[in-house]
Parts: sequence; C-alpha cells; structure tokens
Amino acid sequence: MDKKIRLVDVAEAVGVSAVTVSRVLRKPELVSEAVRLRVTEAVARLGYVPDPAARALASARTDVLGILIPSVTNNVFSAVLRGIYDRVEGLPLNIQLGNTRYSVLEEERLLGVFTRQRPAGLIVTGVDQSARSKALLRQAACPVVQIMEIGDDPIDMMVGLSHRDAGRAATRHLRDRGYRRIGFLGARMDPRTQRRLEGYAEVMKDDGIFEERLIVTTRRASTVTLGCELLSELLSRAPDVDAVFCNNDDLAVGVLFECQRRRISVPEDFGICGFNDLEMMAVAHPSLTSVRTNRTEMGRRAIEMLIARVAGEPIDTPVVDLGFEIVARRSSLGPSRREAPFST
Amino acid sequence: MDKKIRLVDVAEAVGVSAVTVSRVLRKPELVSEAVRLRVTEAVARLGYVPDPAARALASARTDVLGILIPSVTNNVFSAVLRGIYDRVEGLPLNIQLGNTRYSVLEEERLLGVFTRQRPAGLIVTGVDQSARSKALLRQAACPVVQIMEIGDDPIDMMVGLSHRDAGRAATRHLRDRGYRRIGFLGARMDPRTQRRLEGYAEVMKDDGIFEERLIVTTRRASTVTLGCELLSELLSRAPDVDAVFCNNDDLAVGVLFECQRRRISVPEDFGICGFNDLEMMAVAHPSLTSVRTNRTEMGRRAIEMLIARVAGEPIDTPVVDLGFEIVARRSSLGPSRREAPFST
DNA sequence: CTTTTAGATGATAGCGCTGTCATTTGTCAA
DNA sequence: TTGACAAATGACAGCGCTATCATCTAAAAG
Repeated sequence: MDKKIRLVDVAEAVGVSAVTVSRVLRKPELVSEAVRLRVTEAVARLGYVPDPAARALASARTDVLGILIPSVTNNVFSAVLRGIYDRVEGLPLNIQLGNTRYSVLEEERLLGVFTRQRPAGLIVTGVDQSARSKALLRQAACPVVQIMEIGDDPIDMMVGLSHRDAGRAATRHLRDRGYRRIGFLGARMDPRTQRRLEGYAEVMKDDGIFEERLIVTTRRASTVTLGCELLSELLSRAPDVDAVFCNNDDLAVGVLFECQRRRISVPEDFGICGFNDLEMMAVAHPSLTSVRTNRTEMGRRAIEMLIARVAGEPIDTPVVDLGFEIVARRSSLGPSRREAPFST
Repeated sequence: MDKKIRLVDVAEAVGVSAVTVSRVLRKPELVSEAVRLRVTEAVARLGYVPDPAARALASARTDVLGILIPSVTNNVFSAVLRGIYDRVEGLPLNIQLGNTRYSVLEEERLLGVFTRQRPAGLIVTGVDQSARSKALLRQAACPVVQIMEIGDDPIDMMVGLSHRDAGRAATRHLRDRGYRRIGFLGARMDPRTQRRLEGYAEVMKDDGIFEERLIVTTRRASTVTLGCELLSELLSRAPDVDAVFCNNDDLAVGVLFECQRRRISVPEDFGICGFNDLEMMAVAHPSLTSVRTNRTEMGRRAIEMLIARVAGEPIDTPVVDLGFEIVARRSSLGPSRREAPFST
C-alpha cells in the first residue's frame, strides 16, 4: 500500500516548495516552464490528486455545484440532469445532487447542508422555496439559478417557462381542434402542475365550458398506471368527456392504453394531450400530442449562466424564458374525423 | 449579513470549550445532560452548521457516499437511486452521484476524484471496472458495493443478479410458449445486455434454433423510438420472426407500438418479452411480459451493506443475488391462440 | 480521610492545502 | 556597473474542525 501522496511529497520529489506545486496546479502561468514541466511530470508519476477537503478549507471555495431537484425518478428531471452533466463535462466542477422529494422542508435542510459547503453554484427547482430557503440562497456567496419555472422576483437567475401559459396553450389547442368537454388529469400536483391547471381553468372559464367534475387530480406520483386509473375515474364522473389534458406524458400514455382497452377511438371519440413531450409520444399508436419543454436545454443553460457568473461576466438576461411548443399529433386531431391526414 | 457561525462561536456563547461542542454534535453521550442541552439550544439558536471540509480534513472521514452509475437518464438507474435515497433518508450521509456515461475511462477518472474524498462508502455499477479502477477500489479505505450484477471475485461486496441467467429464462419462456423464431433486440450493449444476449444465444443454440439474423443490436441508448426502429430492421431481415426478447422495456413498448401500426397481432402472431418490468408494462394493451429485477431493493440493500460494514458488523454474504422473475403477461401468451384467458 | 476510578471537560496539535506576504533571481535602462 | 522593477519562488500562518492526551471533579472503595 502506497501511502497517500500529498502536495509536499510532490514538492520534495521535484525539489521545490509546496506552494510552487500548488501554483502549477491552479495558476500554471505564474510558474516557469522548466519547473512546471518537472512538477507536472511528478504529479503524474506519483498519481497525486489534491485533497478536496483541504483545498476547500484553505481557499474557502469548492468546485461543487449543488443541484436540488424534487425527484430522481421523474423523467423530466433526468432530462434536465442530462443537460447539466453534458454541459459540465470537461469542466473542473463536481455535481452534488440533492433530492428534496417535493418537500419544502427537506429542501430547506439540504440547502443548509449545501450552502455550508461553499459551493461554486446552486441550482434549485421552481420558484416556491420557503422564506428560509430563499434567505439562505440570497446569503449564499455563490450564483443561484432557479430552473423549470420563471416568475417575477428571481433570487438571482432563472431559466424555465411559464407553466400557466403552457396550460392555457394546451387547453386552447384541444378546444380549437373541436373538443368541448375537456378534462384535466393531474398527478403529484406540485406547484408547476397547479399552474398548468390554472391555465387550463382560465381558458375553460373564458369559454364558458369550465366544469369541476372534469378535473381529476391526485397527490400520487405520475405513472402510466395512474393514467389508466385517473381516466377511469374521470369517465365514471363524466362519461361525456371528449378529451383530456394530461400532466404529464406518463398519464397520457396510460390514458391511451386505457382507451385501447375500452375501445374508445383516439382521436375520433377522445382527444389526448400530454405534457413534456417525452420521446415515446411521437411513436405511440396513435401518436400523442404533447407540450414540448426544453428540459435538456434548461439544464445546459443553467450551467452556462452559473459559469458566466462565476467568471464575472455580466448577465444580460437573468430570467430566461425557454418557452414551450404544442406538438400536435394524431391524438388531438379532432372529434369524429374518420379520414386520417396523418400517416401515424 | 451575519458572519459565518463557527464551532468556537457556539462554544463562546455557551461558555464551554470548542471540543465540548464538537462532542455534543458527534458523541452526545460523553457530555453531561446539562451542558448538552445548553449547547444544543445554542446550536439551534445560532443556526450553526458544521463545515464539512474542516470536518473531513480533521477526521480523515466524510459522510459522503459515492455512487457511480453509467446514466442518470435511464429508468433502471433511477429506480436504483430511489432505493438508495429511500434507505439513506434520515441517516447522516450525503449522496454524491457520478455519471460514468458507460465509459470505463470516465469511471476511472471519477473514482480518482471520489476516493480522494475519503468517502464513507462507494457504490459502483457492474463488475467490469478497469484494472486501475479495481485497484483504486481495493485500496479505498471504505466499503465498496458493486451493484446490478453479480460475479465471482467481488472487490468487496456485491448485490445484483445474473443477467445471463435472466436472458436464458426469458428466452426459455418464449420458447415454452410456443414461439420458435425468437429475435433479440439490444440497445446500448453494455456488459449486462451482452450477458443477457449470451443467455439468449445459449438457449437458442441448445434448441438448435439459433440464427444470427434474428439478433439486432445497436450501441444507441434504449428508447421507445428505437424499439420501433429495431423491430422494423428485424422484420426486414427476418420476416418470419415470431417473437422478440427486448432489452430493455423501452424497446418492448416501441415494438408493441410498431406492431399496432403494422397490424401485427400480439401475442397471436408475435410474442414480446421485455426486460426490467417497468411499471407501464402491466397496463400496456396488450399487457407486456417482462423480467422483473428488484432495482429499488438493490439500491436499498447496497446501502444496508455499506452501513453494516461501516458499523463493523460482519457481512455473512458479501455477494447477494437478488434474482429475477419472469412476469408472464398477455404479450407472450403464445402463437395463434385466439381465445383470451387474460382479461387485459 | 485518603486513594482509586469513572465521568466530564479542556488544551494542544495538527489534517493538507492556499492566501499573503517576503525574498531571491533575472532583465533592462541609465 | 548600478538601481529599478518584474518574474519566480518560498516562508509562514491559518482555514474550522477533531484526535489525543491531560486535567479536574465527584463519587466509590479502602
């Protein structure tokens, strides 16, 4: 067993002082080329890796990026994570993931732990942090990005979209396609889902076709199975419902399967619109309409904003609206149209 | 802005020494109740949170659990993560996630970073680490669990299943149900998928029905869309194929959608078996047969083994086989049986 | 009443690194 | 040749905590 190699060990091997080795690692331009090469060689030969704890303690900084998301299982967040990991690749940054489990208290606790680590940056989900969380974030000596949603009053920076607008757009889409008794299926009912519900309700009310019985929600997490169940519930409450706006795509797929089982024709007898536009929506049979959100891009942008801020660059737009797009597919073609303009 | 509260600040406020405060936090049973209460109160009042870097440096230990997985997007790993997070809940442990992106080199690099942090434990995916990675892990002064797979020669502990056996079982299942020209669809082709392919090939060869043309694989990541594409490829290569073993479930769902599109009757004209038994398999129409793996349990057990080892408890079985189960559903009922014993 | 011992607390010395100086060396103009 | 100044390197003092050993108190034992 070789003992742990320390900075001084490298310094000794090269015949320079520890500070010089430290500089080679952090600010190589301050060291002469001759020394730099010898040090670099020794570092490689001895397999020296700096101790992050010592480094953090001495410099009062870390290369840790703290990311707080409500769920590691949810497809939506894995897409964001992919964007984050993609963008961070090659940079001297380490991702530390915190799972808040949709709990404001857990978020507060994790934020306490995270901010103590003097992270290089923090990413948190949504805009509904507790007052204490927000205070912690404002005090944090690092840039902060709120992702997934946008709103007034950013803590620092934001990148996301307006879920209320997206809810409105999806509902209008179904209405414009000729559906009238449009249901709303919601799982988890986190703040973003609730805002989509608000958007839905606004449009329905504006059109004078709003009905409480068309809304079925649950606190349970979104799954395909839940989509089946919620549709069954909706159909028993409102047998005349002719379309449904699902939050999220899992539910939409479940709804499709349940329709297949019940021999309800989609889109002729029943329209379906999902949310997030997961990859599978395009290849379902019939293909499923959804609201595309740029989740991977969201993660990427969040990192870019953090990097820019760390580098001291001025941020021209601290609140970035990534928007959304209704991806109209067969499942919302409109009622009783038997001919099929779409091939899928 | 209140300056950062340090251990000494708390000590001063209470009128004891810093060591005492430290003890209250780590080994409260060594401190008298009176002092303990006063310290606890002051900690809460001042909002003191220990500096993890200082703690790590001084004690040469951390409360970090390093987890190395090949993908954050893959459903399979999110299930494992859920098990891990569930089990860790309430324990003084922090998860640090590393994304190896199915790259042995990236795994090596991350392992270098992670082991330097003196983690409380490490979890790595699979059994195919590079020689250097294995050396790093063996030298690491912490327990190590390899998850997802089992094999001889564990670095320390293992919890998983035999993917070769699972591949054999799935193939036998399709064969026993009466299918003969059984295809194999594989995405990503990581070591575990390859072992399942091995299992498939063994059974097919034993039965004298093995054919290269029935195997369609790709390095691309598994998606529903890819399932559609791979099935199309398979059908063009071998139009007479009558069933398919898909790795993973994403592919199976894609295959189902493609069958619906091509009006191929499942299971009468075509049998489907997936892998992992994702939640949606049960509610698809027709319901999809799959191989259930206990992924959440895997995460949970891995943590439990780490905890036990840290606590110095003897580990009776360092290699835990969590097994698998063929969940037979309608999609593999057998060819040309028109009556439907299953309701779904 | 002294000695022993456990229980409770404190003093001190780092952990491995970096920030902040101070010092040495080399270069160039006067 | 000399002084001025930049470039290169080093000395040293912590960062905030914990391990270790020392000290002190009070109760138990003799």
